[in-house]
Amino acid sequence: MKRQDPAELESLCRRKGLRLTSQRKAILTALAGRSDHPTADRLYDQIQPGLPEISRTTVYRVLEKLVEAGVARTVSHPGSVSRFEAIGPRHHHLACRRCSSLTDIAAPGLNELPLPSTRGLSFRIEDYSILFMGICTECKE
Amino acid sequence: MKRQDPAELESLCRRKGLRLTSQRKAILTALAGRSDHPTADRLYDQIQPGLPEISRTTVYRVLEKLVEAGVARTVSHPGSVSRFEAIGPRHHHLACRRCSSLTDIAAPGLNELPLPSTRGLSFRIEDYSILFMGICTECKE
DNA sequence: TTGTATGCAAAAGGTTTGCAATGAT
DNA sequence: ATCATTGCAAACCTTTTGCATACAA
Repeated sequence: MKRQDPAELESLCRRKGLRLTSQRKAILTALAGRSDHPTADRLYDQIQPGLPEISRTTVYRVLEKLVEAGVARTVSHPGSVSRFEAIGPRHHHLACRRCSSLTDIAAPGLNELPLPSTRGLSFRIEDYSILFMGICTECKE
Repeated sequence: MKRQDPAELESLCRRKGLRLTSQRKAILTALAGRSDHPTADRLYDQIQPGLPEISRTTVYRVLEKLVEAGVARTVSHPGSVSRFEAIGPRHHHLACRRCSSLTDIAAPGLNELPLPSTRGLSFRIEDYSILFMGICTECKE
């Protein structure tokens, strides 16, 4: 959607009590700089050249932490691999059920929906995102 | 959310040109009967006792086909395993970012949203579902 | 200094593939 | 009869774990 500011994500981490290692900084910067919902492995591939010591394991573990802390989230990518994005401005997703592509979409009219009552469930809603499902152009043919 | 009618799902498959094998029927029935977003493996475990010849591979392949055909869909379950649900009445999801639980939620007021324009993108939207993210009761403590 | 975070190597899962046999239409 | 679908077994990939070491606070 829109690139995030790595510095902002870092201070968010600090506030959450996460130690800022060079590995975490690299992952935050990489995540903030792309909007294509990368997998843990793709992030590793991107980061590794500039930080040769980093291990794949760390990327997995850091992403897990970031999600827990609310700094990143997994996106609903149909398929068997987890995909991630940094938190940021509200936006929504278009998912093609045929080719599994997942694209960001802005829909200003849908950014301030009334939240449903969770009184009975006592779940604290912090954010939301709409997943639009259908068929993309390439698959429409 | 609500249980679906297996017969309806079957006729949907027929219309899509999918052959109705006993394996597919069993998977449709199993999917229609639960609302907990099972993994392919859990479905296999459920079906196998009553259809001993079925293989895990087939469950994976059938689910893939069903998603392609629009009869089932994958749900945004944070975590590294794909989860599925049969298509059915519109509903939404609550996802806990801490424990990764995913619960259905009804929100009648949000079931007829104006769809965003996809003119520029030419994506055909067929359905949507809102993913509410936050913290569940157990994790709030 | 203290406890969190990392790297390594290995294990554990989950998912996919090729190919021959089966079965729905 | 024809072509999609299945089962098997193996390959492939992704993700997780245990443990000793390193490092942020």
